[in-house]
Amino acid sequence: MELATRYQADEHEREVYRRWEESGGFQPRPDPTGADRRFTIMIPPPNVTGALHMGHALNGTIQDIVIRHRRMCGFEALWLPGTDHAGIATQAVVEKKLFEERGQKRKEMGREAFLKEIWAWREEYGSRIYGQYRRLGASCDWSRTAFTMDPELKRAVRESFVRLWERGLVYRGYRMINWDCVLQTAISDDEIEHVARKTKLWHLRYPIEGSPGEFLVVATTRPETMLGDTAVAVHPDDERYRSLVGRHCVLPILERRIPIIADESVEAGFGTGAVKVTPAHDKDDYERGQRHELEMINVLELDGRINENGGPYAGLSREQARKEIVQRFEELELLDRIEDHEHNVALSDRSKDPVEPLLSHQWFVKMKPLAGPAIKAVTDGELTFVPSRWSKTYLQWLENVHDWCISRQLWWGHRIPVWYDEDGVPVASREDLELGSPHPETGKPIVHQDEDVLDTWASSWLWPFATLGWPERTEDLERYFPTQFLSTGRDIIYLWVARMIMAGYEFCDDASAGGRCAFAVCNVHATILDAKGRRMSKSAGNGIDPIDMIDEYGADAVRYSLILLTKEGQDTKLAPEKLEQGYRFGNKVWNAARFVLMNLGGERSWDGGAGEARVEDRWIRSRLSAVLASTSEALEQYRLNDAAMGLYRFVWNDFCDWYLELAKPRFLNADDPSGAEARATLERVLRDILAMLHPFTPYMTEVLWGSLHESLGVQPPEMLMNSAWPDGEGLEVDAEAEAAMELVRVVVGAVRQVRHLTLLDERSPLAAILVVADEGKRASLTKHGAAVRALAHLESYEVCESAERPAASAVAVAAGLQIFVPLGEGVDLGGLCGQLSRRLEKVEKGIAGVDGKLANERFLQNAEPSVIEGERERRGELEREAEMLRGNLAGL
RNA sequence: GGGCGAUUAGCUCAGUCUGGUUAGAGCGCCACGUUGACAACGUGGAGGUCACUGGUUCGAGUCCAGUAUCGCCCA
Repeated sequence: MELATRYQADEHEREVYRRWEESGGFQPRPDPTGADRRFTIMIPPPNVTGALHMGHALNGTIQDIVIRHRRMCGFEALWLPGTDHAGIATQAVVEKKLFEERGQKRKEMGREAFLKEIWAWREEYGSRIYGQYRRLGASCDWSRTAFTMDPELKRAVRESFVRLWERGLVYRGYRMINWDCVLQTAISDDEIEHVARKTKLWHLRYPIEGSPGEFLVVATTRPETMLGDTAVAVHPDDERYRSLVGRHCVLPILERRIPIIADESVEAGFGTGAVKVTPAHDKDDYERGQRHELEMINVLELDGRINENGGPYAGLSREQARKEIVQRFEELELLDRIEDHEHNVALSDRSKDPVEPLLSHQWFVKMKPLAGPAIKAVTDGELTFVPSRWSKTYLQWLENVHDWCISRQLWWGHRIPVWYDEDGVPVASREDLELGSPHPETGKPIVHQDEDVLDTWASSWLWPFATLGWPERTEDLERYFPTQFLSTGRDIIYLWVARMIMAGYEFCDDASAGGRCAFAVCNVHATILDAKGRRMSKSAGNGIDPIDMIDEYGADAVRYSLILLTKEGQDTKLAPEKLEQGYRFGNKVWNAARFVLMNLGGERSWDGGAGEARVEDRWIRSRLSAVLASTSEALEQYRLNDAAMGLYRFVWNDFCDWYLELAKPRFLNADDPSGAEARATLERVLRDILAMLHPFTPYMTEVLWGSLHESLGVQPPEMLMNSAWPDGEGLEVDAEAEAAMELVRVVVGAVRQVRHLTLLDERSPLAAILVVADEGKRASLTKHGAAVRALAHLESYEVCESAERPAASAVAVAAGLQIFVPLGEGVDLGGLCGQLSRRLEKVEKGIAGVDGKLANERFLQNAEPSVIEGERERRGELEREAEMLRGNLAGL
């Protein structure tokens, strides 16, 4: 097959993906070594409403690299894909769509009709993201695809809830929760974000009862909540207000009589030191209210408008009520002053609307008992984070965790499996309870099921085992749980990672012999920012669509670029043109392979009859041996960037820049006996390069794997995806060959430099005389003269122990040797002199540095002997080089 | 208020765990070059007081303390 001069990703990707899938390689296969090693990754299920963004692309690439590598290493490898129903987000999207398209509102439609619409929508869009993962090259086992609302997972969610109920870990409580007025549901503490806002601090005068003309001034950031005030609090030690404690204020506008109380929790230094107390709308005030038995007056409707308790302001929005109340205070001359103030406002993650603390009946999970094992998992080393610093974040949250509000006032999600009798006594049940049937505990008739659904995370925390069939003790659960690797972004360490670990310990006590820690390693990947360092977001419009990038550069290029850009967990700024690096590299690999394929000769006549290896053959095998070892180690330790960088350098700087160039002349003459060994080496190195690169750039390497075998005239036994990771057989580190090649590279570089500095072109025939004092180096350079001649384009080449510089010749100094290049008269040596001077300057600086050390008594006393010896040697080398430079500068 | 991360070439980043060559890469820049793998390429070159201050050490980009700036998280 003729290969194009450039790699055209779009000509290959779909076909290759189809063949992978047909090969069955995405499904786990038994470990061929018989060791029965397994490796499982559960995909962080993307939102079913979602489309692939750069974070998915990076994380998908990471997971695919890891799973492909382990698969090639022989592990029974499973990467299980799926999506999350994402309660709030999905419901919001569909609600919006229905309203825009048909003007229909959810509550008018009714629960059943609305859910039908969501399911229809999910059927239409729910698998879009799978197609996008396929474009990326993800080798997921699509036969096991899961969705958090599948019947199996539904069952798991119900089982988990009932178990928590039975263990007394879930309860219904009337407590202060975070209310999202836009989405009209409770949300958990972990779903709010604090944003610093510049706002005002309003100082309001509350008239003191029985003292006309006297006021207590309270400072507040939320004047509208005064409608629900039931006290004013001061610190008990605050001298300013001591005499007022026990008396009353008259709440303006509403004329409500409220007590002045003393409470330790008041910060005397904030505002005036007197605070209004609104127990129904503030967490701290709620607690103060409890302590002082204050009345709780709720002044908000669920949509955020003022309710009938707000008297004249009933029906107004929070913002409007604030405006009018402040205005009213001003009219009453009760507005003391307004200060600028910056403070954190709690916003809902989803709606970005300010969250209202609200007293409400909700379901909660007791988290403290669940946190214990999850903490222990990390302190005992059963779970490790990569990078390790994230374990601190994880532990801090777990150590301070509070109960988890899991009920949501939504329709899309897992309905809470709780039924109530006519007295409102709840019971959780694995099976649906018929209305009218007797309550299992009270015997009274069941009258309704809880209307609410569970927080989405109350299903996703079961993901690592529910997707494998839990609570059934299935074969999959036995085989693939616990999992080995979880990769995710830092934003869901609390929401998801910690909860999955908790769930594993809580629910898998009888599920698997392999342990209960849901995954052994949690990899926290980089955040991809835009070119200016801002988070990519839909609303800001600064995102880069990975599918567009795949269309433009190919999936392999996108994958490789992302890994080159993201050193473990370190955020990166991305611009589209940065994806060129991966593209260029792919093109380089492609063309190197083209060269190899062109020269393999169509049959393996050279195999077995290989002649003696040349130094470059031994060298590239030695380098291959090293890069194979370091790549394997890096992949085992999830240092993907190190692995990718190492392969990049090996392929480009060793294989292409030097080995291929040295191989070329060996193919010029068909009778050249060294050609066979070159072919054997090229094939071996290319084969291993393709295999090592395969996890990173799976498409192109698969195509080239096919072409390689085609040009060898054989069928590949397996697709590359299903082939073995290189075993390094027959490869060893060859220090002698590496040293010899290093000399060759230095000399070639020196001659090239002479050409450029004397403005000669690269091909004009030159002669070179190498003056090498060291006997070993002299022997080496004599022996490998052919390599130097070829790459430096030398016509003649002479190595000697000492020689005078011939007249009209250029000179280069490197690695303790001098290279004379006779140039003939009239060549401008100015550039060369400049270079030699600059170099001399550097070398002299180096000598001064070494001399400083060697003259230092304390250095000689304290430093390692080997270090001192090293410095002495270096001193000698630098001095010799300096002498050569000085001598030649004088001569020029 | 607490925690974490970053600060190295014009730009984007490695290198810091484990202190010791003349501090590296990609992009960009300058010069030369289309040689049968690749011009999305090759070859050569220019370009850095490693944020700042102090300390430890014979020796600090690297370790310690502090400061500044930027970013993220928690309360």
